[in-house]
Amino acid sequence: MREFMNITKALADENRIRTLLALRKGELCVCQITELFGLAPSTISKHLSILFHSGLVESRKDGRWIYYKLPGKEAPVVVREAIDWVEKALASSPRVLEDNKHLKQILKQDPAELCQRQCRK
Amino acid sequence: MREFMNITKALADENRIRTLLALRKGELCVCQITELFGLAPSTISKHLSILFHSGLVESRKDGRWIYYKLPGKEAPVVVREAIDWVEKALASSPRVLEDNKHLKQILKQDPAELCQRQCRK
DNA sequence: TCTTCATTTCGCTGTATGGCGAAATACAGA
DNA sequence: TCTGTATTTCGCCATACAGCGAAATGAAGA
Repeated sequence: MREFMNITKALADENRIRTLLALRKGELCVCQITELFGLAPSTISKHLSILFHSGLVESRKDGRWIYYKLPGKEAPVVVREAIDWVEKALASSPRVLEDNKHLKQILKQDPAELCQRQCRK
Repeated sequence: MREFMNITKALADENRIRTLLALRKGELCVCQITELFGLAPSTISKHLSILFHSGLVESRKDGRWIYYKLPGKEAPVVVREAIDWVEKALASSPRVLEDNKHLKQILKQDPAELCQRQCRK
């Protein structure tokens, strides 16, 4: 029950839902998500922490960068179904399509440059 | 998106999740749910209002009583899938099994008497 | 080692939300 | 119409949480 409520609470924020949907295209580092939503890095980090502790995302460290991604097939059924549910409900939502477009632009850029721009802000 | 977030926010409270699961057995009036959880009637009413506005429950008025129930097959897919997801995840959770037992005892009682006891508190 | 920099943690603020009791509402029966 | 009662609405309080900036952490490269 506790774990399930962690999942529902993690899903109860629009930016976290948008994050899950953005990760469908593949793993992203924190600065790319920060750029996508225009929020402070610390805010994004906290959201990712909540998603992580609920099991809705996994992370991978690569040098100074930390990449987040959707969990693989080894994830609990309840998690897989939650993600499928979100995806099915919102894949064609205007907001999400907009995010997809924006994300494509972001992925064209060099992540290193992107991060440096974040820091300068 | 807005509507979907209404659903996820409605699911992000343990008592509302327990309410959905209690309603699997059939419709319940407010005083029965109040008895089940031991919360104030006004609190239960607010929870039911949130569930109702997200589409996760329907209501039916019968005289002085208002019965709430899970939506039928005409409900949006996203709602049906949400309820199925919750059910599948928690059907065998200790807390829910306990609620089922408690609910059985409550259903044996006359609703009218039950409500009167609520009011006396 | 020292610096740089991506990310996280911490402390704070404003807003949202769950809980209650009291008052308002709506309906049934006298 | 008047009373009793099931439910909702309102006002309040305490807690939870999203957001930020500043400081801390940890890894890469000089």
